[in-house]
Amino acid sequence: MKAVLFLALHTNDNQKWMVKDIYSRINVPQSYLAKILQELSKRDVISSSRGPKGGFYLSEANFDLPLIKIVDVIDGKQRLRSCMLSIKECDSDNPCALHDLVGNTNSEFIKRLEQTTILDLISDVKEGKSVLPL
Amino acid sequence: MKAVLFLALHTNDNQKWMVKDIYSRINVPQSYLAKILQELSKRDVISSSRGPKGGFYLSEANFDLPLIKIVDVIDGKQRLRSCMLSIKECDSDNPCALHDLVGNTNSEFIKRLEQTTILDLISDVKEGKSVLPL
DNA sequence: TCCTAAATCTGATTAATATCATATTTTAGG
DNA sequence: CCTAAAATATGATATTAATCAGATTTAGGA
Ligand code: FES
Ligand code: FES
Repeated sequence: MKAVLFLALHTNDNQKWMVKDIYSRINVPQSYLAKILQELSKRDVISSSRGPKGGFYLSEANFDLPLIKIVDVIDGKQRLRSCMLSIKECDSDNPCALHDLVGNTNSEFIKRLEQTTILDLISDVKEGKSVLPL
Repeated sequence: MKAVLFLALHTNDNQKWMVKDIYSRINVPQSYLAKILQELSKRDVISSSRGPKGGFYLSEANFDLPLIKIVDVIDGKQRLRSCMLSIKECDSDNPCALHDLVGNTNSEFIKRLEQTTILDLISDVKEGKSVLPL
């Protein structure tokens, strides 16, 4: 998340970002960040180009991706969608004891991740509605 | 959570529960469950007595504990309360880019964990509002 | 064309968490 | 007071996730 938001905040037409120039600014170990960015790139969440002048960046299309995409790629679809008590699939028609407390909040949360794009978050930052000291 | 809810559902005045009679019913490895129940007991979330006829159970007081107590004991207070971007402490006056999306949902969630007791959940189950096939 | 700078790929290492094993303490009941 | 049944304590192992290291591929520029 931090890495993607960093790219979103600092990508522009003539600048791409190398792992070694990002990692310390977002406080994530270099090798770990590399592996994560490569995965995000392979799964088309972010963009990259190799060779000199290369690096990671966000394309127009990337900006419009919903945040849920990042979560799904990194943590897998199960992570947010399974029953909190792991006694079954999360099912609001047949809610477990924690569902109304957690599951509903969770579904609401997922919905928001689906509706909010990277661009939305960055807009908020640029309008001063939120901060992102990266 | 499952273990505590199991105890809540099945504790009565003349019955305590041993690890070996619980673990398979909630699908948690025996030794792992033992360590967790011991920790919960030491931290006064659940009750126990040793020796023959002993086992784990919930006291009246235990029933009235808010769910947040379980989370705090098992996962630590930080787990739910730190900024999602881990760039600072979570602070709604100076929200990070994800705070409104996640942090607010999260605070709401914490509040509910603080307000809901084990007894509340069990009441729901007994009234048929939710299920708990344990 | 060749050199170099970048991501990519692959596997190894380390750290954290979950799980196991066993010895110790406590307590009910004979 | 003995014995057996239970939790408790402690340390070891196994599994998973995070981090590291190095060889390989790609692309820009001289
Ligand atoms: S049914 Fe358990 S969280 Fe939804
Ligand atoms: S400030 Fe980041 S989640 Fe609240």
